[in-house]
Amino acid sequence: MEYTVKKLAQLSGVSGRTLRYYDQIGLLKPARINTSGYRIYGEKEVDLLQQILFYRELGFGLEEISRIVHDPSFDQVAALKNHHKALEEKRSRLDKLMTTVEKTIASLEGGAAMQDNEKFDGFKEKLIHDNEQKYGKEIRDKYGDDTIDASNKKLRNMLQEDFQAMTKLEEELFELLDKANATGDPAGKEAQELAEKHKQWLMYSWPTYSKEAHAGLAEMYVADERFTTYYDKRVKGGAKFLHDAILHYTGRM
Amino acid sequence: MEYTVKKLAQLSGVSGRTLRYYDQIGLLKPARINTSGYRIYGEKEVDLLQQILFYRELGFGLEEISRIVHDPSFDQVAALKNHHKALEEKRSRLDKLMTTVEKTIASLEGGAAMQDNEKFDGFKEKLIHDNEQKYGKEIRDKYGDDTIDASNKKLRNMLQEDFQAMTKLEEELFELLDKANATGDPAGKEAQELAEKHKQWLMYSWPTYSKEAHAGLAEMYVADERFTTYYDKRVKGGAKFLHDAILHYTGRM
DNA sequence: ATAAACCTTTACGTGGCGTAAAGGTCAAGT
DNA sequence: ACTTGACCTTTACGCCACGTAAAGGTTTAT
Repeated sequence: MEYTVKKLAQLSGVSGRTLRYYDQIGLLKPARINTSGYRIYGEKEVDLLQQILFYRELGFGLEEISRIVHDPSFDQVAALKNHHKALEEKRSRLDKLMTTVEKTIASLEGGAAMQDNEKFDGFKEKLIHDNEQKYGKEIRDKYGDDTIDASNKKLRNMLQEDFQAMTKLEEELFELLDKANATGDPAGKEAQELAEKHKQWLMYSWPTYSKEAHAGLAEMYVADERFTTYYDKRVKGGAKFLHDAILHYTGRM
Repeated sequence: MEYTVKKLAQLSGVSGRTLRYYDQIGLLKPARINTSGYRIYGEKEVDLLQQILFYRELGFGLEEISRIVHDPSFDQVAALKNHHKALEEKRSRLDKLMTTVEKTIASLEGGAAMQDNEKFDGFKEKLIHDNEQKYGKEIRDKYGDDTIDASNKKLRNMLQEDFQAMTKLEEELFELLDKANATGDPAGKEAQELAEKHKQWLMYSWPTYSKEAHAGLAEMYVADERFTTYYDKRVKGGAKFLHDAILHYTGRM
């Protein structure tokens, strides 16, 4: 199947201008130009555009996307990990901002004045982040040795489906953790619901559930920082709270 | 306390250029200009800048921010509480984005082992392998080899189940397509149910759903014969009907 | 034959600044 | 008193990822 600009635009949801611009900057060239000078795109270009839009969704710049999709020696995984790190920083910056907002509300309501330099704590994080972006580029240039099989586009979509289905249960667990953690009571109703859900989740991968093993895993959650960060990343203090909730649930506390 | 451009810039973390630009567009005028033409800012401007940066963080345009902060009939505390809510939403959006990136990394890292017909199996192996790599040693030490092997087996089955669940959803889609197609009305109740189900099915594999992309895919169903045959093989005229139903559902028709 | 709906290139506009360039001001050290 | 260097000023062009318009050519349907 072949597509003109408008056809591909409708197919993909982007504008015609965008496609011409992508051609102009060499990000997505049409398969050929017909006798009237029209851009004609083929299957390969449809796939490539999909890939481009995927990375665009993730907030990559077009230049970096071009490197990712055109350079076979580009380390896509490293790029994504880098991006993930940037997202994490953005998130912790948001957390600090929220704290500042809370403080400001408190000071407005309570009349206590905030120090001038305190007012901008959240915004300063962004500055640090931006600097790291600059230097990070140099570091990123050093990656890019592994050869990635370029024919994995469709596969990636398929795998995403599975991963999503698999993490759904875990998603629910995190939602419960957030809710229960907000109560602050590891013996409360929500916390016990959380522990119960955690047990269900566990039983998917553990053939034989036992309270001992469950409590043991809870201990590992606070003892091993890989687990701690895993939960704390999503819910602040989540690992400790989950630990406490499980200990109550299993009758150890 | 009074501040020159550089002082306020350092205090707030924005650049001097930004402050001059904000002056230029009338968003943040200095308290006064001294005899040498220097911009001098006071306390009030510090507060105003802080407010401006809050809204900027939330993604508001400077013009809209100007309207918000210069309107005297504005409840600051209420606005800040709104800020906080918006920040929470932004954070959860970031979380979703991070999850998508994580999923992509996971599927890419398994890339080498995944080939055509074995793609899915290869992914399962990779997951099990990762699980072992990450936590295998500790768990083995604590719970013994038998437990681990059984757990791996369970995980294998789980992925198999999920794959089946996905296939089941597609099966339901075909049943709905048959029923809706029989009515002949792509705007009818059944057709809209069909489009909704199709969206659900789609969202398994698309990290970000949009009406545009959905409508675009519908166009592809009738434009690309691989898709047309795929649906027509099961329900005669199914591709065209599904296309029409989706266009109605997404408001394109 | 004509109109509508495409297609093309060229070119300027947008936001939110970054980054010179060219020059004026101020405080400190010599 | 003079120089240095860190500040300040305005003017102006550059950047991304396109949107929008102008001026014209091509295709398709009636």
